[in-house]
Amino acid sequence: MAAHPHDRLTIGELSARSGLAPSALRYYEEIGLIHAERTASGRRRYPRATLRRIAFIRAARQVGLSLEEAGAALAGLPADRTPNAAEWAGVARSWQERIDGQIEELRRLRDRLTGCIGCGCLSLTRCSLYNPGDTAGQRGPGARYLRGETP
Amino acid sequence: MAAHPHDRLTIGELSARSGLAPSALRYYEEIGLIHAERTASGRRRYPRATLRRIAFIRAARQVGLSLEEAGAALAGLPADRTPNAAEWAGVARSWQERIDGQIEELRRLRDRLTGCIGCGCLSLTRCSLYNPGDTAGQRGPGARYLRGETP
DNA sequence: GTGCAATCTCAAGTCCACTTGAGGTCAAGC
DNA sequence: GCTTGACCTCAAGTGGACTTGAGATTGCAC
Repeated sequence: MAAHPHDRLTIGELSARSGLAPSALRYYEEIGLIHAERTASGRRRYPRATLRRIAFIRAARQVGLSLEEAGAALAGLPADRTPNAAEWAGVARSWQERIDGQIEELRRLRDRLTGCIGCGCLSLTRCSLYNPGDTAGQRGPGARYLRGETP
Repeated sequence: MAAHPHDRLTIGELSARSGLAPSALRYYEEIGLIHAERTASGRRRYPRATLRRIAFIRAARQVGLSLEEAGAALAGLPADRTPNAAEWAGVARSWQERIDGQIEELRRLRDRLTGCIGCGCLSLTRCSLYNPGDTAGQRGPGARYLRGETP
């Protein structure tokens, strides 16, 4: 916290506050997930809103999105300023659907497992872990519009 | 379904029934996740129990485990026969904890997001998406013994 | 004004989970 | 007996998400 205005972060500060390595931040910039202004000498200065963006990306990764998908999901938010309530609400709502979907999927998985305990999983034909429909379910997790297809 | 006994699967059959490519199955074998007997001419023959193992591995990946972690979780099950009820119950129970943990984490994430909608996320200091404790939480998701530390 | 830590770029390396390709063998159907 | 397709091995390639390293500034602290 030295001599630059408090609304711009150095890469070191951003790294410390976001938990991502500077190299990761540069990488994110390279692939267009975040942006930085530059000082006269070429050093990165990040607007504070970048913190939010990164938090968002981390959350996205946690629910299983790739960086690219996270980027698409972020597309609804302005890169350099705090989003207004409407902007944020729109993005957050599709998030909730995504998350609810994930939770639902996990719940089903757990239930299948519970069923297996009940049956002792000794019957190959009955055990729902083998259910081929399962495999098919892999290919279309829903919550598509978080991935780019705006609702 | 040709001229071999119905309790052994060729790699093609296993691939078709598990949804994994033959190359993936060979890879899994290479890293010790599954095992195959060999015919006189060197072709793989999989015991039926392998289907269960693979279903398990797929499920593990779905809840965010690496293949290595999945292997550790599988260590409690016999590789070549149907597990008995006790073996299965033990493994499945730790699974449920893992899954419940995941669900819990997602639920927290969703709640944070909901909070953000409420606050409009206009306050940088209040928004819990920024919460650094968050970042810390990344480093120790609990459910450790699924990953090798037997309970 | 000297030193050191932070930063820069750019190329290359790493890890995971596989896939692809080349070149060869084997078994079943006609 | 010949073809065709399934299978084999082994080496190399791929894609995502970064990290590492070399070599060159730059800015602040003393």
